[in-house]
Amino acid sequence: MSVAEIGDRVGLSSTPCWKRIQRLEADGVITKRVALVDQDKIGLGLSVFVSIESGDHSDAWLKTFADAVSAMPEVIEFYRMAGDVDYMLRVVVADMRAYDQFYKKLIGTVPLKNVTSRFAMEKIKSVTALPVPPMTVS
Amino acid sequence: MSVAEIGDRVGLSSTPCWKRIQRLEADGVITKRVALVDQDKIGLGLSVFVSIESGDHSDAWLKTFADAVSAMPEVIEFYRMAGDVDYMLRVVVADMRAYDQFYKKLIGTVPLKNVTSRFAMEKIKSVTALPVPPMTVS
DNA sequence: CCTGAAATTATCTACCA
DNA sequence: TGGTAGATAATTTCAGG
Repeated sequence: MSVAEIGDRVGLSSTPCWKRIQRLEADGVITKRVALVDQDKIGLGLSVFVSIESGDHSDAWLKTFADAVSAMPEVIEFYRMAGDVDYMLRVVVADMRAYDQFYKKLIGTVPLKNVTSRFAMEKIKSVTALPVPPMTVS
Repeated sequence: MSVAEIGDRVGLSSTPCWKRIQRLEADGVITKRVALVDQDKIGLGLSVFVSIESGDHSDAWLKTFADAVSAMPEVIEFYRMAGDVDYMLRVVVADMRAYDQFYKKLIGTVPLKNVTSRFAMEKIKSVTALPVPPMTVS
């Protein structure tokens, strides 16, 4: 959508609309512009949720672990969790064989107490749009 | 990045490069172009992974459940899983209060056998880039 | 399928209310 | 903050190998 078109929708001409977008980018609200791709159509049809219990909770261990896992391109998301699970990953790979390779790489990197892999059979919904509340006109 | 710049990187002038991108869009490989936004900066700092066991496994139940959950904007991802967990959600909300409202909405929609919420304390990595293997020159 | 150039459309800058 | 208008740079179409 062009800036002019966005401007129309919010009732603004293109210059002030463009300036607002520039500010959102300068402030880091907008982090990047990307093209979204169909996972299946590029042969990366397997999504896996991985729950990890660490055992070791030292700062040094965490740094090693965080750096190693972050560097793995198959890891799309990586969170430190509250509760019974310490870390949670969302991993995207081509198939089970590729996942097994990833899994061996993962458990070979640092010692882990427990790793549970849960496999997605069907993607029912997947969006990037965040639930922004509708603007209230003042 | 401009089409001309992409063309430079792959050793192509802008016209064929543009045509290839058009074809990727026509074929549905590229599904959309979006701007990515910093969750925390727009006040949606809480990510929750929700594991669901359904109990009921009929087609009718699934359709009702899938439609209802898909319609909830807080649900960013929604998968049908293999194994002990039947469904897995990734939910984004402002805070615990907002999550509680979402949770009540979720369990009030259809009967569910078990719902487990796991809360993210720290986002260590979150990308949209898929692990595309590097091109091999033929 | 590619190059190169022309036509169109968008972004971005300068300046004013 | 918002607006108009013009400069710049992108995308998209076209002619031709």
